[in-house]
Amino acid sequence: MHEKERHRVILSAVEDRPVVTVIDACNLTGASEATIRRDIANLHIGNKLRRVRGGAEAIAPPQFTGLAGRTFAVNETLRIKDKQAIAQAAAALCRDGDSIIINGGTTTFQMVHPLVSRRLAILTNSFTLAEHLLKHSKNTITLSGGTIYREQNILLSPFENDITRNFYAKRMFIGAQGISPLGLVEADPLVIQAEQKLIRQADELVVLADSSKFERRSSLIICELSKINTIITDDRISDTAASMLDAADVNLIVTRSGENQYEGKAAS
Amino acid sequence: MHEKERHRVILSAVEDRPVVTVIDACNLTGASEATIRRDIANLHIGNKLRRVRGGAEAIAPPQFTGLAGRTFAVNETLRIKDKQAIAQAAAALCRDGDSIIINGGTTTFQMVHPLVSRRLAILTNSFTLAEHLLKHSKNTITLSGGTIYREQNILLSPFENDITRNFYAKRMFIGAQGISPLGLVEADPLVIQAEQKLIRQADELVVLADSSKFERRSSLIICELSKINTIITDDRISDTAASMLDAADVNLIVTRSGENQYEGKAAS
DNA sequence: TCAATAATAATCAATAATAATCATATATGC
DNA sequence: GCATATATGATTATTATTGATTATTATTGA
Repeated sequence: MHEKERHRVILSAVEDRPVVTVIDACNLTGASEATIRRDIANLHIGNKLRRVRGGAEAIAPPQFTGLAGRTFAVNETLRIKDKQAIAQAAAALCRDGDSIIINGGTTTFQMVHPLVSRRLAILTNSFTLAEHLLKHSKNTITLSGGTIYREQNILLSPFENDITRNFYAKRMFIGAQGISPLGLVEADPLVIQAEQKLIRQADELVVLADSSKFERRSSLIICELSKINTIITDDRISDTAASMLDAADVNLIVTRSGENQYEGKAAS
Repeated sequence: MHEKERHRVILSAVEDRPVVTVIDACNLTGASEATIRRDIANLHIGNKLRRVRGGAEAIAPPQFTGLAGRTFAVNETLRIKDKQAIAQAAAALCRDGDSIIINGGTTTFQMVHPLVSRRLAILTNSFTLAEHLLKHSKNTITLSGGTIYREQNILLSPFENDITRNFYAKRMFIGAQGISPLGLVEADPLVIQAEQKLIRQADELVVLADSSKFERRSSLIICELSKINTIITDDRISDTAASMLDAADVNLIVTRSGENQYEGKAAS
């Protein structure tokens, strides 16, 4: 087995298990201990894994992937004030006692803060969102069943007959990778599947999308613009984007931008 | 067990209860006191936990450590050593790669600690258990869908067609309120419904029940004794209870009781 | 306060893991 | 093809970790 092959085997094992011992890797690759040690040392230098006595472990321990204490990517944090304002406007649409669906995502996650003081029946596919509201609010939380995908932070079931089929909501709140004339677009097919299942279960579809989303293009269409009832965005939405929504008969709610924004800084 | 694995197990235990004694950690990991002390000292330096006389405690304030605000009743802590030993024996039945079902409950929850260093496909109806394993392990977690019942700490769906119907497991692990000649009994009808749905999906049914459960009587029967493949209990199980299980052709696994137990003290 | 007890620290031998060394095998360039 | 460079595996030496033992230090309860 070649060096690169061994490296791939070792890295794969490291993703899979808490720790991979030198002996484990020997068995997996058929190489000697000396070789595995050299491999691990090299991968360690290349920051592909962490070398520990006895073997190696993944560089990002599982406790940091995904949950409440999750790290937001830099481009996410830059837009956080916008997202908060948008999420707040979204939460303001709900009245205590309403049944709503919240699709997992960084923008929709911001809804948790206004929602902690509310009393709604909430269906979500986001483990993180459920966790947060369960701990900090008295909302009734229903989770769609399925396997927890750590990276996307959603629960996904490959089956049609799940709990979501029996939940009817007044509104569904969803984020998006982008909004194009063709509709709501998303990059991850896994996420799309989960979203489409939920969309059917709500009367109204409310999209939370900061103005940058109108420039983004992703390949996979979740649904047409005409299916969207309302889009909530910030006040830097372009006129062309606004008229596109107007043409598709989408109700538009515009929030005031927060101060100290990325775009504002770039313009100054 | 390697150093990193021990660290995981210790950190997992520290989040579960107010303090983890050195002896607890020894039982959980199989390491000596000296090693556990060194581990705790290292984790303390690394700010992963706080070292206290007798063991270690979580660094985070109690409102965040409590898994969904789990409160420890007195009778829970008294039996915890038994539960740990039983849960450990249960986890020892599994091999990496197995598909298992874990029904929510205080005894089955103790399985999380030995499971953090494993890699299984786990279906559960316990939000707390899923949360813990998601944070501390690399197991694949599937949650049954449904509304989260805070008190019972389980997800419950009133519908038949949910994700659980599509999950097949080698074994299902379940606790119980009590075990009588009529079968496994439970007090809460809500819980029964959730359990019965899961029981159908596994080849083998393994019951985790400390010896006090053989004296408890509850009104609602979950399933007959004959449906149970294995019961894991502690060594204070009475002869009558043992022969009852023997008559029902139930495989019995008896764990050694921990020292300084409630019953032992009462008897002296 | 003082003994009894439990917990920790210190020490050391046994063990396990790693590093260093070297011989051999494999690939690469000329 | 040959020489050189590189990678590998076996061997030995070194170092780190572990658990048992003993000594010391806290804690508890009379």
